Amino acid sequence: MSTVAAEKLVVVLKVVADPVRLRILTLLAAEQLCVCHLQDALGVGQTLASHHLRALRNAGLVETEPCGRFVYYRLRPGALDAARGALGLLADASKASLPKRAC
Amino acid sequence: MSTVAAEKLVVVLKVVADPVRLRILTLLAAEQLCVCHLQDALGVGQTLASHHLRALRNAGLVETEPCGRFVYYRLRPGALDAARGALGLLADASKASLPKRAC
DNA sequence: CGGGTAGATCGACTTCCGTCAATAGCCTGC
DNA sequence: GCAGGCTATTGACGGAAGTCGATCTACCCG
Repeated sequence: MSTVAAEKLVVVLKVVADPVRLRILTLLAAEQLCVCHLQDALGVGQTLASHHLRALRNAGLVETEPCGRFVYYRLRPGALDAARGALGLLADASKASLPKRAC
Repeated sequence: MSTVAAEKLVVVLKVVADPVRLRILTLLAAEQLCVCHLQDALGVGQTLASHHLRALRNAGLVETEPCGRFVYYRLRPGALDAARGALGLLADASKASLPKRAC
């Protein structure tokens, strides 16, 4: 894994590692929603929802589509593939029996 | 996904979302190592390596095996399965075409 | 008993999170 | 068309949490 790829992976993981943002992603996995839906479903204020959505946008995890006065959010296809692959490698390695390096 | 499971998932993701800790996990995916190896490979101080290893231990991602004066670390089997599964669901959903909820 | 390794604790520093206030864009009623 | 209301975004501030380094203790070995 190259260094730049690892840094990008850390950015993605850092953004996902938050209860509110993880919940947003879960909701967006079922249907496209606009901010008013999200702030209602999450029980948070409008500005807070917007802040979390901005973090998700900056990380490239979601994309937006303006629709009149509203803005719809949806998951960006393939944005989580690298993270899934990296965790998969580690998860598989955890089940193998590995040698110890001598001290 | 239950609430408690989501909280655990966030804890795991938060711990993984760090350059040093991710590097530790990557190294441990190849072979079991003790702290002296890690602090050498990572280029960090002994206390810092110990701090990050403690975070990994508290999250249940690694387990230890004392070996005389040294302590070997290895990945805990299955500890990342939940995280991989959750990211996999989101990654798959991102590639489907989803309906918009009306405002 | 000394030498070296791992872990714990304390404190300074930075970063992140959530709220408040202000702004910009769009739609509806008059 | 324009005023007014609603939606979404942005910037700034205070507080909480994480990060890192120095120091000290516990442990095992020769």
